[in-house]
Amino acid sequence: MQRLSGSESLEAAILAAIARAFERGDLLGTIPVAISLERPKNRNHGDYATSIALQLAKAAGKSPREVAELLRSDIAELPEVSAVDIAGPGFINITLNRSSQAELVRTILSAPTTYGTGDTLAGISINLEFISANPTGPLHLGHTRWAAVGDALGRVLSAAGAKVTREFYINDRGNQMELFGQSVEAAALGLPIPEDGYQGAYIADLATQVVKENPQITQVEGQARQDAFREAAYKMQLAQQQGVLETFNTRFDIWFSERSLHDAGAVEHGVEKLRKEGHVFDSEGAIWLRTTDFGDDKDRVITKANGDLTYFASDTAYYINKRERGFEICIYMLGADHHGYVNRLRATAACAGDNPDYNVEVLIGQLVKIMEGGEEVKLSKRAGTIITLEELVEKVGVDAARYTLIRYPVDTPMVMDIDILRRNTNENPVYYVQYAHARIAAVLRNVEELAIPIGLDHFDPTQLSHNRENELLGTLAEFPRVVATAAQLREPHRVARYLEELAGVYHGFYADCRVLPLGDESISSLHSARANLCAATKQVLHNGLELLGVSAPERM
RNA sequence: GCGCCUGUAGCUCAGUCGGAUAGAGCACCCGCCUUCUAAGCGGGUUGUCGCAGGUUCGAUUCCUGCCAGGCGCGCCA
Repeated sequence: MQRLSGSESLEAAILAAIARAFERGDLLGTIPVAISLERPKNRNHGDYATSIALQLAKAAGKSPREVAELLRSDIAELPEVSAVDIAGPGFINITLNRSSQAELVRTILSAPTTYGTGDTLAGISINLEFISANPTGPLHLGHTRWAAVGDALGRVLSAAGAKVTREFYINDRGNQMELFGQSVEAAALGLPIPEDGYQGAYIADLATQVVKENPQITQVEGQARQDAFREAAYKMQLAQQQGVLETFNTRFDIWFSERSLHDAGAVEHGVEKLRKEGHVFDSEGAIWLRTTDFGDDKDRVITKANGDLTYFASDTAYYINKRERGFEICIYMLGADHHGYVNRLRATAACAGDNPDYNVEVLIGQLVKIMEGGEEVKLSKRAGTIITLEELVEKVGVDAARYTLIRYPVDTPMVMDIDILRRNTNENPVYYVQYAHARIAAVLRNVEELAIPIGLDHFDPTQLSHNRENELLGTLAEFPRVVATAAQLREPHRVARYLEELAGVYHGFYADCRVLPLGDESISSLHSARANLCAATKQVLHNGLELLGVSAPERM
């Protein structure tokens, strides 16, 4: 029998027991492929509980308690199980043998950095696109949520075994780029900024810098000068975005230029492909994609009557390009203000012959409100109250900013309170988690100083029998499942919530279970066992924080 | 008007496939550091899970309608 390192093997064992009951003819209906195994809130309900008997009862024509009874002995025979109880209407409550549960420490410490990773998404090639801002200004709060969540999701998906490519699509083409170039040029020459141009103070800074680095630029004339300003400012602005994201711990594998897409003829190629699939038509002088074939509320123009390509044309070509680069799943992370694109994106995929329910995933993030001094900061370009990613980091630090943005599901509109994030208190959950890590680090430093034997050669699992130890082990065991679920549902906030729980459980353990010897007490195997348990907990906290891109400090 | 998201404790919010007494932090009250980091722990108080129906052994969870709030519905980018 496989050693139980978490709930997953227990689930497999119960499924096997169910399969045997079906073979015997004791159960009828369809054999479940998965069962829900939960950690009961009530400790009297054992370490794990399942309601599978209630679900199987009807098809079997038996009462739920009878079904539970059928499975009971098979489960009880597992070496890691110490008790199986049938409770209430037919819940099966499972209590684990404590010392075999403590073997988990061995599992964690023998493969420290891989504990938590899995293979539920193994072999799947995923393109994860997020932020994708115009290179015409600094990244602001609207991009920040995705910078944190997208990066964390990338890490979580990778941990689940997926092959993830993180991609930033640079909208370096089109009208906005022209306006940007004109604005910088105007600022440099002391001319009025064009209407609809970019007004922010950063434009003047860019202008100054462009001139400084290209002193001869003002001597150029006409369109060539405007182009030169645009290109120079573009490079600087992009580099600025890249630099900020770097300090924000958000990394991309590919910075994909929209221009390069056009230069490579990808748009024509995309249109050609869609035409072959039979969804392109001409009307009123324009070229259209019949997205209404697949649930969009109106057809979309690819090429305008004047011959220009629409933004949608680029999007479509980009999607096809991604798929041709071999990505099985294309994930788009968009702000709520772009949710109107979901249908057309899905329709585009369908027009290209793909399955919109599989090949495309669009995650919509609700907007972030920001509070400072007890008041909502209204974000307005005109009023100059845009908060940039850079400013947010200056105010609260990378860890607090990332953690706060990640710990909420993205479909929840969230409120960030700058004042709270500046406080080093419990109101700021990132510190709660980091503190647990730092606290363990301190304990382990003392362990080393006192020369308490630690490591797997000095680990006796039978020493760990305290309720707090049991609870901690049970929580550690959940980690792989949490990561797998977070990846499956594309919800990295689950990792954060789990870490908060783990930190809380550890603090409880710490309060009740002394790790170091007291006074002149001699060093025992209990001290070693607990020190190892601490090391395992520290490792899981570390792995979890790593998935969020948040630091795990040794001291605080 | 149509579409997406949200509505859970005084506040900010968790709670995938329906499960046992709906949770956490903050706030409020009471305890715990002359031995491991008190950024901590323990205890107490707090709910028409927006409203109304439906599905069933069981609904905060699924379905329908309604109410309230946010966002979006270009040959813009």
